Amino acid sequence: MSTRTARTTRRSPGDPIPASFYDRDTEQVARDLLGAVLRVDTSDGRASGRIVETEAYLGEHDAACHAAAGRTARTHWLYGPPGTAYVYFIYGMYWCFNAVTRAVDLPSAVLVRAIEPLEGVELMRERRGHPRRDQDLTNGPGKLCLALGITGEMNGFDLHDSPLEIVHGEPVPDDQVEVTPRIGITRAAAWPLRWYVRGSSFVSKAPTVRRGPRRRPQR
DNA sequence: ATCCGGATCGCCT
DNA sequence: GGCGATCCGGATG
Repeated sequence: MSTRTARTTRRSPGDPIPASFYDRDTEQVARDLLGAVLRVDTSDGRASGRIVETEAYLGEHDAACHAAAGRTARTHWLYGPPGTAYVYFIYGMYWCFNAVTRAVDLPSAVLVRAIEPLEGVELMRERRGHPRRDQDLTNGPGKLCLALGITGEMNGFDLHDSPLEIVHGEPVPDDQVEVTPRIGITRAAAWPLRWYVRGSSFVSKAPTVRRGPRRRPQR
């Protein structure tokens, strides 16, 4: 079956998520991006992963959001149209990837903090320097950008029509979704704006689970 | 399991 | 001039 003929299918796995998806409340977008697939094509090949952890950043009145500093050279694409990539440089050495939400001039975004590797796993291993476990390939915002090959050159890319896309995946039901405060910030640190897939071994900071004496994995 | 320092630099104050 | 929406390795308990 050709993948390009299914015009009538509303949401086929692998099809880019449309801009209208991002033009909603940022919290809802962050929640609904769980299960979607972040996919990057470079000259080295394709790499992709299932989104398992996100955070919402809510515009100029959110002290933790870069937009709190207003419109600057850095935040340019954060003010862009919904469904735009906002990629920024942090700590002198890492890139972080966001999907811009809401309409133009409402500078909000969803930070993707972790994915579960799908396509191009070997490519990701090479880019990440062959960590011991594949769980450490993409369990953090800087790590997943390294693994996928996301850099500042992709800042401003169109997420539904570019080498950097988010496509439909398998939706995650409510009973598998956890909400907590955001990680690694000092301002507005208590707001519950982080979403992740419960039980996923690919999240950046799994809850501290009490570990009993030797036991086989449950379920 | 948790805490800490070092690396490294663009951007805002 | 100082500080991050981070990561990693090493020390500590």
